[in-house]
Amino acid sequence: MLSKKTKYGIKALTFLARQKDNSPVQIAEIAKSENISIKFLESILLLLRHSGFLGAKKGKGGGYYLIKAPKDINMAHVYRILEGPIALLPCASHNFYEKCVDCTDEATCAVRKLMIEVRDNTLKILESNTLADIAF
Amino acid sequence: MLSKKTKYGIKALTFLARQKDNSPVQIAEIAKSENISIKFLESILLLLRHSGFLGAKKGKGGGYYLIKAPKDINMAHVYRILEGPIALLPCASHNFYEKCVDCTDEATCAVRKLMIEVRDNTLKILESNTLADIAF
DNA sequence: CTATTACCCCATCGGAATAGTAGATTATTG
DNA sequence: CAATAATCTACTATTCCGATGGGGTAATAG
Repeated sequence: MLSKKTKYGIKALTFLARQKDNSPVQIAEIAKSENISIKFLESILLLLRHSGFLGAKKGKGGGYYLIKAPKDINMAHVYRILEGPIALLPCASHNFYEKCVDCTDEATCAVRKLMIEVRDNTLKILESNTLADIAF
Repeated sequence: MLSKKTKYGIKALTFLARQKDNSPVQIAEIAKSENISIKFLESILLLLRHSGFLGAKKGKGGGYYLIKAPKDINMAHVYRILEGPIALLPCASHNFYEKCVDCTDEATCAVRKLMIEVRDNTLKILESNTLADIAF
């Protein structure tokens, strides 16, 4: 299941992508429109800024804005930042690989085999979608 | 991320599928071979029995055994029993549908749109795999 | 019948992660 | 400077997962 963090994060990105111009939007405005707790959203936007998706402007007339064009924002990238691994098992992950402690032989592990197949496919979907694809 | 419950459940099913004959296998034997806590595995096997995947025989020489042939055990079905919804969001689920409380309009929700696409694809993968496919 | 073996149910429990909260600080604009 | 809005630190409540332990019950061998 997707965490609310990821869900809210994508919603916020979508909201920003749907703005007419790219001028800063305040946290409170996004939070109100998407029904998200302001403080929780705050931490998510901060993460997205540190990850290079958003820019922020402090003070009057400040807020958050997209740094790149929606069509250049890859959803697999967003997903990895917000949610973490795309794979459902650490041993089936590319970017977050970790060996299972209970597993004696990865080569014959049926669960891993299945989850790699799922992962490859999910990744393909996420990579083929940009923020522009899902926002409009 | 896949819960250990699901992981262990699939591993146990695989172990049973790989048996030469279909005679009962003791919990302890499966647990030892797959490095799973006996008590935890016990509850999982019980669930799988109640869900119609396994049969159990009590007393000396007892244990668990597959009721259906591995090729007739659908992994999407197994997944739903052990893990729950295949979709990453309740609002994108067929069998476990639930409306998001924060969502004002499902039709324009970008997250939902993306997650439905992911779901459809994951489902296709899981449905096209049987226990026989992943065990051998 | 009786001992043995193994399934079955219930209650609990620590730890990690999630979701959200509070308050102080820093930077910008006018 | 004064108002505004992002930033940072720290904290808390809740939920869930994985696991454990005890005790009971049913089936089988001999």
